[in-house]
Amino acid sequence: MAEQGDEPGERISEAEHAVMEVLWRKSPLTAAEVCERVCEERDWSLPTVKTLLSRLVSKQAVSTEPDGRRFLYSPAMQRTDYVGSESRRLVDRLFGGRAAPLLAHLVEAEALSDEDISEIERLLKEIRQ
Amino acid sequence: MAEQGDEPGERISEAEHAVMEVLWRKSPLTAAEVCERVCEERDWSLPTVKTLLSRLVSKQAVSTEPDGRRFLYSPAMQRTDYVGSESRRLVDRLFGGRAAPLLAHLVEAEALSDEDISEIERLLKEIRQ
DNA sequence: GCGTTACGATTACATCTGTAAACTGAATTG
DNA sequence: CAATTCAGTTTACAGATGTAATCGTAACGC
Repeated sequence: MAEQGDEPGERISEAEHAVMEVLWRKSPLTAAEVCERVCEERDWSLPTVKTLLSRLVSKQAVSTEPDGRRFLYSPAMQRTDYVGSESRRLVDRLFGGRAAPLLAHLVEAEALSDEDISEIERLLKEIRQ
Repeated sequence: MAEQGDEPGERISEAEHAVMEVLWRKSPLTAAEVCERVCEERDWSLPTVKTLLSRLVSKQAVSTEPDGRRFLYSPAMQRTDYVGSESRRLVDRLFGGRAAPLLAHLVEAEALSDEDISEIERLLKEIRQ
């Protein structure tokens, strides 16, 4: 049998990520339905979405299920995992793998709203219990 | 006069970022000195470093100062700004622009050490006061 | 049944990135 | 002064990405 697909674990590009977000929000969807939900915002055409979907299938980040003559697409990876690995990459690259400096940076950059701060304190208290 | 340089504000790639880190740590440096500090780790050759440096100069992320027949390179942007914009990009892309969910995620993923947690609490207390 | 749709698959093509090698001109060395 | 060396500049080239157009084919309308 021919290996048609690429290896899993390849990086998901930013455009591909936009498609993933749509599928994480609701799935399964047809290509046309995905387009309905991003094409306008990103100024894409349907062919673009189809290309991105097939690349995602290649990367095994999206799975397909036949539905008559077309496919229904669903995420094949969890958003949590994606978010986790992306966050980790950033923290590793910019903050030596430590999350505290990231926070420190956000604080210094005043990138945290009061609401954020309260919520973070609450979170910490929770795990501190 | 011919515009030889590109516009500023273009994105810095990951390889370019590794060069920036070297220059943020110490500058000005010659191309060879930059290579001494990253080539082994990244398994690069000197030509690679030269290419990256000239791309960074193009992007106006690095500035040069002649020193005899060669150049001394220095960062033309602050690390804080770079870190800030990259962090913001991630937070925008993955957490709807809110920093708290990022923290929540790190907490849930148990990506925070006890030390991190203490430090974050201290930071929060500090800005809270 | 046959032309038209509606899909996915294949191909396209310009940029950006990673990674260098080749070229050029100035400086240094013998 | 000629040969070598050293630095920057130019060119290269494959793979990833953004963004489609085109092709082939199966279903559907008439």
